Amino acid sequence: MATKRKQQKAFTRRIIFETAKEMFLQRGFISVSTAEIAREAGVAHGTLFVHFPTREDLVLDVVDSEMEQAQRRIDGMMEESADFIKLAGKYLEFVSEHEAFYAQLAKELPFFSPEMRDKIIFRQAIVQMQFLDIMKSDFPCDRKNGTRFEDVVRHFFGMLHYYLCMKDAYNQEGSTVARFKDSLLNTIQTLLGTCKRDQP
Amino acid sequence: MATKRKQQKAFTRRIIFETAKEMFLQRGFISVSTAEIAREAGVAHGTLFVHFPTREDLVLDVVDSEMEQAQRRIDGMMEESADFIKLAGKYLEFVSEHEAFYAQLAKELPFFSPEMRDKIIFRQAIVQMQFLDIMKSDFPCDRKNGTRFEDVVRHFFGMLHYYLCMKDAYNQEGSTVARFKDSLLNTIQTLLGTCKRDQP
DNA sequence: TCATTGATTGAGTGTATACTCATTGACTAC
DNA sequence: GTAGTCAATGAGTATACACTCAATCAATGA
Repeated sequence: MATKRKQQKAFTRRIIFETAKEMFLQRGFISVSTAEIAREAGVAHGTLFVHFPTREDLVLDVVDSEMEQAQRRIDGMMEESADFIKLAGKYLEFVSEHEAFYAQLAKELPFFSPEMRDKIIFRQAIVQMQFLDIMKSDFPCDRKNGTRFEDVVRHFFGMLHYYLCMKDAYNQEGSTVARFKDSLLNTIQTLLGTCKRDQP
Repeated sequence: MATKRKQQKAFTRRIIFETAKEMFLQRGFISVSTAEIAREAGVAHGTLFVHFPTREDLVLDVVDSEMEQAQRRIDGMMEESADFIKLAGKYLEFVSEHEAFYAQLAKELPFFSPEMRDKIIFRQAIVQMQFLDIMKSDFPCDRKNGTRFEDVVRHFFGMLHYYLCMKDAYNQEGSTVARFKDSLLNTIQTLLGTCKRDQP
């Protein structure tokens, strides 16, 4: 039963959550204080701790919800296209749409608690393995000389990480990832290009 | 004249500086407190502020001295070899020798004060331009299709940045940069390889 | 109707941090 | 020899932060 009390509680929790998320994406997970979040959300400082026992719990909730959403989208992309370059392009588009989140994550990952860091890195590793599999089936040969598939995948995610971290340095309007998307896809394609496909 | 007092003062300053440097490289520039540095150096907390008016000054001194040393070494490398791949190899060796410093710098750069960040990014930009020039003169043609020189340079420094940031994740003994050195050089060479040289 | 429940409050607690400054005493200069 | 200088000291200050808890009062249910 949805009593007025329970509704109100859920509502307050949601307001705190959404306010925190907004502020985290804007200013990072580290530099925003619980007092600021409470003030911005229009609730007492103590109220925040009724809904989220520790600051860490709040951060974890925001990060988790965003990453689950991402995973669902990525799984969808995987099913749609077996063409690796198309998949990579779609993935970059997705990241650029959520760039504020991923940029903060890339920058601040080393400062998260070990549990959270492991959780995020594990999720990322799964995506990388999925990409590797699709790449291998899309270009079903490994060359003797030249770049290995593993290096190409690492290059893709490594450069994505780099662009996200450098977002502030290239302090421009709009998405940095979108700006470098074509360049990155070209490079990937060039690296893969030296490997001839077995099937037409 | 080197009075006993001045000698003692210089000595104390040096001890604080070296202790701080050691601790910064081990644990990062952010998480080490002035009180810890003073304790470790065997001086009173207040003494630190006699020699370095603010914490920021101390950090800046350590970073600056390390980067000047780096610049001198890099200038040396430039004169020695006009072969781009050899130069890149030497540069990676240098970074891997000072990996603790560069890893902390890569991780914590976004959290430095704007002035410091600009200073470091500016220095890095100069090195990148030097690399670009050497690359262009070593491979003196720009291809119509495929990767541009700018992308290759960005790839080199981008991946280096990535490996430094991920050092903790690959939590192994020894240098992470050294571990990925050959893979990175191979990729670079592959990217450059699609461009035929004009001169033999 | 009214005792009970529980969401909300905000002043208060504890802790960590960078930085200050009156005091000390060994060194210097005359 | 001695007055003055100054590096060194460490208890003290100011601030920021996450987190607590007794008090409040509207909603609930008998």
